[in-house]
Amino acid sequence: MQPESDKISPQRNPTIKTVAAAAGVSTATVSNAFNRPNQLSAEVRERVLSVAREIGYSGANPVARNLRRMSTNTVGFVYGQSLEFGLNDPASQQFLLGIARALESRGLALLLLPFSATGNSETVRNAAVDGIILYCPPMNTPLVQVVKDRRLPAVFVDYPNRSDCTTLRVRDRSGAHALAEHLIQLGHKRFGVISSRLTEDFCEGFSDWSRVQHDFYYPQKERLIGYRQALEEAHINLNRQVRIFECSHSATSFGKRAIAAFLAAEFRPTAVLAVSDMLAIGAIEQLKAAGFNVPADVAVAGFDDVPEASRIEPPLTTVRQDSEEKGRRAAKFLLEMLDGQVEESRHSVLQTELIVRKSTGVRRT
Amino acid sequence: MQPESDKISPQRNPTIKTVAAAAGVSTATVSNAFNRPNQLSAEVRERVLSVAREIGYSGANPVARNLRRMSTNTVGFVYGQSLEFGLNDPASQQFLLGIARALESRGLALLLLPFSATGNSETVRNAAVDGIILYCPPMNTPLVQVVKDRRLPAVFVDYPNRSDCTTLRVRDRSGAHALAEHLIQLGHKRFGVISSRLTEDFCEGFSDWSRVQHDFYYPQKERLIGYRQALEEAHINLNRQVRIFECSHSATSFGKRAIAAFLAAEFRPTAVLAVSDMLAIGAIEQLKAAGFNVPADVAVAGFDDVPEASRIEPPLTTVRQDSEEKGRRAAKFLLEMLDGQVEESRHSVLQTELIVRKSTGVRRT
DNA sequence: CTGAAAGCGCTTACAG
DNA sequence: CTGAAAGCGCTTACAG
Repeated sequence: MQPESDKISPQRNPTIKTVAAAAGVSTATVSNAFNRPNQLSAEVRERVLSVAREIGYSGANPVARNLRRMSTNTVGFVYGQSLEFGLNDPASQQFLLGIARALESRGLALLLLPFSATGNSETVRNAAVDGIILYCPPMNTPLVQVVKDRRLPAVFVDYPNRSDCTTLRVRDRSGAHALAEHLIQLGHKRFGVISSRLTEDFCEGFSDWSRVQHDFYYPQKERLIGYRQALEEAHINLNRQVRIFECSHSATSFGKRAIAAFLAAEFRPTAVLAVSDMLAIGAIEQLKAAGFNVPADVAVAGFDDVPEASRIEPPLTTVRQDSEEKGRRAAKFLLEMLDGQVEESRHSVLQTELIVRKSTGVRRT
Repeated sequence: MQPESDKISPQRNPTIKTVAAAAGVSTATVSNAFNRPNQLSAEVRERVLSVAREIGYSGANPVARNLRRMSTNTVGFVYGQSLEFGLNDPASQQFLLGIARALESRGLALLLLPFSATGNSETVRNAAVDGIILYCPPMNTPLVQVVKDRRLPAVFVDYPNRSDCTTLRVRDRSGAHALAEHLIQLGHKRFGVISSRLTEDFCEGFSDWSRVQHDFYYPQKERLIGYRQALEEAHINLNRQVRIFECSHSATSFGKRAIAAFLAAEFRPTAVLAVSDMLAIGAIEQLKAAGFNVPADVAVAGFDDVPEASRIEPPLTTVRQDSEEKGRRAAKFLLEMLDGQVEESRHSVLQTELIVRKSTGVRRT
């Protein structure tokens, strides 16, 4: 038995048109029933809504609505490297949290845009968003241009000031300088520096100051420059008293490998300056595993002050940045651009603060 | 001086139409120049592309393209509570990471959909996505129905089997049972249970087993049932030998407060069963701060085996679940639905494993 | 209060 | 190889 042809039954892909036809009204009326209740009689509205329910239509197709309204209520987030590492990094997590907090109150959605190391930026080019937050992009990637070409409101985070775009960065250099100075004042003379990637290639191993020039991740370069300046000012010989180990990512497992490499090369620093807390935490773990006492044998310092930094044993000396506030401010900047309140580019710089904990110990005699 | 009218200059909001007009071709040809290079001569293509560049058109409007193609290349992720807590929770982070990994290889974007505690699900209803992953939804929220009403491929994670939707869950109950049994075998007779929210209200304080019935978060309920069953089997008196403290969220700060409350109430458990690692870690921190030795004075156990669990001092006894694998599998299920490979609902259950570390110590005498 | 119509920006089957 | 035209599903100013 066929169902009667005038009976309303669920449909596979109901649209506003189907509902209008079934309810015997125009599509405008259906739209109004859902979006502008005061534009039609309660009676008609009830009927439309009930027909919609029967058919299985629960509201406008979001894509069509977005096209018509010329807005998506969505902000894009692009992380300067693989999402896989971004989502695993506590500082990035805090940053994302700051954004989420700011967007949540406005009911905006956050689109996480993967940026594969293969340089394919199609996903960014084709993302349906009203604005973009670009977090810690490598300075030489096409990604930056792709974002600019979108001509959307955008905020570049952890990126140097550029007159043509709104940027947000952190006093990385002076924070790093203060941290290195702290270790120098404790009497250290032999330093191991642990950094993340310095160029687009992923080569793990001992590196040198010339590679730091490469200008890859802006904050990292600034931190390394801060370390170097303090060391130079203290007349530490950069070649003989300092060695740099370059990791391919910032995560504890890489910090461990850096320490293993120092020990295997029979270079035993009295102090380790890592470019991030995660690398520093890995360093502490590996040093402890190798039987060293931190800080008595080797002092270790990091950067960021992620939650884990105060939890590890010994608690980590580091440079604090407020990543969550950074996220909130990035979102605030973007929202103000989306609201049309602000037209011109802005540049903001957040403070850093030296946090001395036990991992750097007391003055060496 | 006005620019000559036939001169091509950058425009504010260039569209395919503007480019077509400026290049003297049809919009179809412009579209083909960008999307199907082999559909037109190299010559014309070059011209179109160069005109587009001059005008400042960098490719199709994503929303319009999505409408026409009837797909968004985007997967929605809905967290069962405020994104703020979701992004801060290590187990959720691992889960998200698993999803991101799976999506990244396909170039799909991930839309984080805030779900405010106020129950407003407009953002979910209006999200431009091809499918939805719903993570740990409260069992009684309208949210679940909103997702179903979207009639999109969807995966419900940490949700009980339902014939009408694809679900993914974990052996929470048996894992919890094994954990409680472990503590019982160590000779414990007085238990403090720390749980997260048991109902939609946020009331922090001592709770009881009747509230566990409330069926709020499925995995938490399962874990508590597992604990209770093991305790009952060991003839522990649930009222006299066990107290439950209910927190409003799962995070270390709340675990601390739970311990403070136990101590203030002069209830001193010999063993603490937390419903998550984060609560357990907070408990350990607070116990240490109050001068107790873990595990000698009080044993503490958690659930999840997040990275921090093995890093804290003493390392935490817990039940391991593979949150990242859970994310990968959720994404895999969804992708298979999006590809049209699978039509029917599926149900998958992941294993758990008891991980005994130092925080539960040795047998009590 | 309701409907006819325009149009958001694009892609694609089809005709030439 | 190129273009005219239809149409994706919706919202909104406007006319009645």
